[in-house]
Amino acid sequence: MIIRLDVNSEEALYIQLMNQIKYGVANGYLTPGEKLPSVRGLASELGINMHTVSKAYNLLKDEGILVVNRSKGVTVSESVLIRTDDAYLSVLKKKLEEVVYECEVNGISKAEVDEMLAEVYLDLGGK
Amino acid sequence: MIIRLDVNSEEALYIQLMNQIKYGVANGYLTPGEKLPSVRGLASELGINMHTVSKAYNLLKDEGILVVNRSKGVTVSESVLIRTDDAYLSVLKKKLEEVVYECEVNGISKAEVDEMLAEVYLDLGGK
Amino acid sequence: MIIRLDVNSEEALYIQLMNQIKYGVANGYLTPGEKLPSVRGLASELGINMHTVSKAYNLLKDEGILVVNRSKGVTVSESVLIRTDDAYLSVLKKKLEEVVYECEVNGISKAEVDEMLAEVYLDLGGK
Amino acid sequence: MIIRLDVNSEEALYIQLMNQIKYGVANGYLTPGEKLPSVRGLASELGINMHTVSKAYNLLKDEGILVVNRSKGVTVSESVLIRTDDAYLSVLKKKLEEVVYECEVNGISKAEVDEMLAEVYLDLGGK
DNA sequence: GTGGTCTAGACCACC
DNA sequence: GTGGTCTAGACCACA
Repeated sequence: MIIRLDVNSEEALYIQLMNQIKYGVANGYLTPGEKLPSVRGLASELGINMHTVSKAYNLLKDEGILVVNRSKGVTVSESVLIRTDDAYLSVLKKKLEEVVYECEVNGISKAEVDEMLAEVYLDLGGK
Repeated sequence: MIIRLDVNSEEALYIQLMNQIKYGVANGYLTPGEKLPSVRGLASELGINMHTVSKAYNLLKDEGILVVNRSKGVTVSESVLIRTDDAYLSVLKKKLEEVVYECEVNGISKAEVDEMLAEVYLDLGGK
Repeated sequence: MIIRLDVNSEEALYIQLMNQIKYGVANGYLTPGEKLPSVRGLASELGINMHTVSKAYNLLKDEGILVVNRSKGVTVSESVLIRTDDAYLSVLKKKLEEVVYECEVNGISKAEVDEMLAEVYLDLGGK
Repeated sequence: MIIRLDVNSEEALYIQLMNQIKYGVANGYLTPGEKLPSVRGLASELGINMHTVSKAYNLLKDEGILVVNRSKGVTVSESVLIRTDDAYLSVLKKKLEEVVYECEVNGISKAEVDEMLAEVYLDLGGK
């Protein structure tokens, strides 16, 4: 899986990295159980610091997406556990709300949001 | 127009302030040419620092939404056209993408996202 | 509130720090809303690195015990939210189980555990 | 005696192994003088590295629980007396303290902790 | 070789 | 002055 970071982005490197990995998991580029590069390996490959990679890996571990083992390395969680309980759904809804709110503030209509959403799913590969 | 800031929000105060003003302009609560409170006046009204208000006003001036005039104070631009350029749209799309990734990772289907989105707009209707 | 770290302990410094702060909150040495020393201030006071303090503060933020604000500093959460839902209770029970298991493994009887527990509450100040 | 290791546990494998053996000795599943499997045999049986078993055996030897003899292999010490010294008791007490702190922070009373503890021992009775 | 922890020191955004 | 992020480089425990 190819990972590209934009050092000029306003987004923190570890956030970008987290998103890329999430994207990979969502699209099947990374499969449950698959081993990821070592913290130091990926860091040197991306030309960034070990701690930055470590931070991203650990946050994804907290989110239940990765499994981190001190001596065996980092893998995609076998059970990228499907969290569809109501509490979690409401968290996601809140995130959606934030985006919608920002669209409203800028005069972007629901139709345009729908269109963007459709594009996102299209980019995602139609699945 | 009523402005509400959340000091505990992760969002910087000046960003919140900018959004509230943009929202007011986009929805007609603030009309072109309308005079806004002075930097000091608004700051004291909101209980925040003068610099924070000033920063928001100036950034909105840069965006062409406000006009700052030494003697006349701050007014809404006569020629506001809150419309987001493509660059900004892509920022929003990226935010949408993040939410979608998270849904995918957790096995939440596009249909469910559509439903959530509809609900968000429904809730918004009650404002 | 006095904080003492043991650099020779096997326990990581940031864990020790977290526990001391938790202890402070549990015993009223730190009250809801109270401001804590700045990341750098506490670090220099304790003679440790800024990042170590930052890590402890942030983990406590994740646990809902502290509130971290980029420009206003760190405070004890106003609502050190009482989490007594069943899901959370079962987490605590699991932690208790681990301790009990270790006692069993070493031939320490329930009576002795009860005694230790009583002592802990006694040390805590009887409240 | 059946030994079960959890490779995904945060606890190091050799620690888990030590605890299982101690548990066996403390509860009579392993009797003084009884011969244990060879390092290589147990390692292959458990599917773990030989070094890991060796480390556990040697640490238990240091604790006086096992006897390692070049020609006779590894046996349970004839004079085992699994009894924890005060230093170790204070380690356990510290662990108990941590759980208690967390309960306090979350408004869980001593009575509730006592109740949980009783439940833990009840669950344990079913082993 | 794997991740975890800690230090030292830099630059940034926000107020 | 506040915390956040990133880098560079060191030592440790575990397998």
